[in-house]
Amino acid sequence: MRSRLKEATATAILDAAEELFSDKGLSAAHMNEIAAKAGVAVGTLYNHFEDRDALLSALVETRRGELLDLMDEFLGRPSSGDFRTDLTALVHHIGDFFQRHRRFHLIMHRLEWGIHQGNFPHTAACAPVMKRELYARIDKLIKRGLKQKALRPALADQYAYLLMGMFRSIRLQQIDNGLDPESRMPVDEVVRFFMEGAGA
Amino acid sequence: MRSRLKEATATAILDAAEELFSDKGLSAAHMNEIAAKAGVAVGTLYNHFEDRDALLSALVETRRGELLDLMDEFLGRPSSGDFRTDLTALVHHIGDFFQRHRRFHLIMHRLEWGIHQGNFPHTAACAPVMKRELYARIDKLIKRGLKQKALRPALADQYAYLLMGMFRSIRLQQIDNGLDPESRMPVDEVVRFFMEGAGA
Amino acid sequence: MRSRLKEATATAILDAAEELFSDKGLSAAHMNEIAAKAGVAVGTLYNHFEDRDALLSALVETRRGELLDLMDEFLGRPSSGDFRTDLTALVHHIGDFFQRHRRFHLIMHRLEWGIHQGNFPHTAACAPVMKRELYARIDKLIKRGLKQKALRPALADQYAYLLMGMFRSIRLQQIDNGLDPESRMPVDEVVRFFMEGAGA
Amino acid sequence: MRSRLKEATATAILDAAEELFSDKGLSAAHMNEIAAKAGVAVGTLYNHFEDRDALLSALVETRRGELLDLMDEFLGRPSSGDFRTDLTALVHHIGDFFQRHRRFHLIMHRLEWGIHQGNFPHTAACAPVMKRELYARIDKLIKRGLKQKALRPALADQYAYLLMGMFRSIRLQQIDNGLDPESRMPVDEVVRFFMEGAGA
DNA sequence: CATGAATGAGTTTTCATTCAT
DNA sequence: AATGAATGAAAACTCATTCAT
Repeated sequence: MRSRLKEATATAILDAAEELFSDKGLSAAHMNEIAAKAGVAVGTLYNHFEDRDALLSALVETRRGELLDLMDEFLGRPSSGDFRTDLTALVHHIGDFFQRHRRFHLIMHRLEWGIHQGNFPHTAACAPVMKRELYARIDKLIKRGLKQKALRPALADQYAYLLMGMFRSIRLQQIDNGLDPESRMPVDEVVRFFMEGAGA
Repeated sequence: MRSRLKEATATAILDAAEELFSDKGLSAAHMNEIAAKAGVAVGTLYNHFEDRDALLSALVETRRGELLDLMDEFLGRPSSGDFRTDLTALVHHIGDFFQRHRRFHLIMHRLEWGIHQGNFPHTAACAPVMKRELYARIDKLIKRGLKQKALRPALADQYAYLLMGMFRSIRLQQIDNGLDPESRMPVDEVVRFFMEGAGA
Repeated sequence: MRSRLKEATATAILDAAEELFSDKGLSAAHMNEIAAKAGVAVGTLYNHFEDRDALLSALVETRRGELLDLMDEFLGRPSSGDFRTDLTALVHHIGDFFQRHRRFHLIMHRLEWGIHQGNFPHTAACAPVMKRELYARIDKLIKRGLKQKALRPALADQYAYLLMGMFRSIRLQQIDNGLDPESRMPVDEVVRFFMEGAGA
Repeated sequence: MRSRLKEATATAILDAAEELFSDKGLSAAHMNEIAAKAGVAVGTLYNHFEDRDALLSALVETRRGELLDLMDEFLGRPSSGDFRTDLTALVHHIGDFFQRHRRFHLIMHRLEWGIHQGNFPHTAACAPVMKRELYARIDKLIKRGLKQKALRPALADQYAYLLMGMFRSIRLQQIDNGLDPESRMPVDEVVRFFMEGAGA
């Protein structure tokens, strides 16, 4: 069927785009290279996506959907009753996702800092929405924790940011120290740090 | 004197560069705009800095020096004996610096993710060195904490990254929620989170 | 077919480049002008040639090939046995070639003096090779003449340079005195001058 | 006296200019470099010479004067009566001059080919005049030779060009083969080649 | 007069986008 | 739809020239 092939091409393009946007940086990932990596001609990119901005946008949208679905599925399930157990489960899910989609993690992170507004007006406009949706879901869990008195209210607004920031910090340290990129997030330690801090 | 004026021009250029590299992003800060903002002609930029890369490099180098000096000065002073007191003081210093040089904080953060190697080969080559120097200083304090058994050893390698990451997370949350950019870092809360976590 | 058109474009570019490099000089032939003369956009030049240097290089390489082929074809044929007859034939061939490719003659001559290394590093690196190949072929014939005792050995090393220089001198005199640019080389007189000198 | 110093500066500038115009090429000799080599500031160049074009022009004019004076002095003396003797003497004079002013020889040669009209309109306009004056003087001697039946009339118009071309060819061969740049012109051999050709 | 920092028009080069095949 | 050569606006960078000190 036609649409099968079309979809396969679109997927190949998105994969190539993810690889280059992540490895070379948002502004250094060129349409010709993406096309080459996807095994198609440049023109084909424009048959599938309005322009460079739309391509990045679609890429982010796709992964974002997967991540939000994942979290929704998790949050839809009944709570274990224990906040830390629930948090650990969520961190596991998110950690796994970012493990599988390391490149997307990087791209998302770059977008998060509102750079590249010149080159990607549409994506830049969408990014905050996506971010808010992500943090809103984490905040749902955080609110449960606050209600259960499992969390101090002091930095409540920041908890979601701090949690996501921890993923980034650890990934960064792994990259800097040349660790195997396959190395897993130390999920339980992350949760422990979040809940108990670094103090002995 | 001539050299007075020349230095003033260089400063004006660096300031303009910092503003644009931070506000528009590394790849969207154009030499013409930087020149215009600095109130000079493009050619003048090239009289002072080899090329775009060298300009960014010089900018980073300048601020880096201030930050490292600050930390060295602090680390050179005798410890209070109590790790948490020392940590609070250091966090205050760093927080103040990033408050004063918010734009540099942003630039540094972007460089940290090792992108832009295409556009800024020299800066990209220097960035890791700078980062290591920064983290090395924080690690000095962390090691003291470990020795004093004030810190758990579990994520010891990550502590410096986690601490710096917390600055970023909080800054990001402040930006996203449109808080007054002058709003201060909640230093004591940051230290408390680092030491005790979010748990009640 | 696509590649037909592409080749036609490349040829148009090379022709335009030859005209401008020759008429305006190596450093005053600008990419925009070459593109305009070739009837294409600037970008097209860069689709076909890496940069300005590569364009000049390709141009020289193309013509050089024709010239060397010509000489090889001639040298491959059996000698007439008489050196002067052979020399006359070669001079005819070379003279015809430089007549047809007067512009290339000029470009070659400029390159010969090893200037422009700043603007054309690659071409400058290639030029000596080309020159040597050209002179090597002439020297082949010269050696025959020496063996046949048809030539005095005194300036033997210089003969190839002197012969090529004569072409240049005559072309130059023709240009200076505003002679019809189509006017032919006085081949037989050139050979006579080379063999017998100007003496009565 | 003021004018002494001024003249010394002008000389230093002209020497620096000669060196760079010759070594780097007409279009790659930059005003800043010339100033640096002359040990003055750029502005000083413009106090002495209208612009870059005028500087080159003055340089050529200076050396040209020396060369023409030399030839005039020679031509003013009574002929030996024997053409070949006179020619040998002239070739000696010219060869010596080009030996002492090798750099000027190169510059003159580049100008001879009417390049760089874009960059040096005035010099380009002057060059032909100078050339004509030079060739006119050689032609004077040639005419004597013709009158004495010492020269064949066949290529008479070309003789001056051919003679000057021989200097260039030999210089070029010396450069290409890495000969000591101090190595002298083989004057007697040059004259013999001019009069008798290469034939045995 | 000498100085040298500043100027800005002029070049080379890049790369997202188009469109005829 | 897919192709890929052509396009040209937009950047980075150069360097002769000026002029305040």
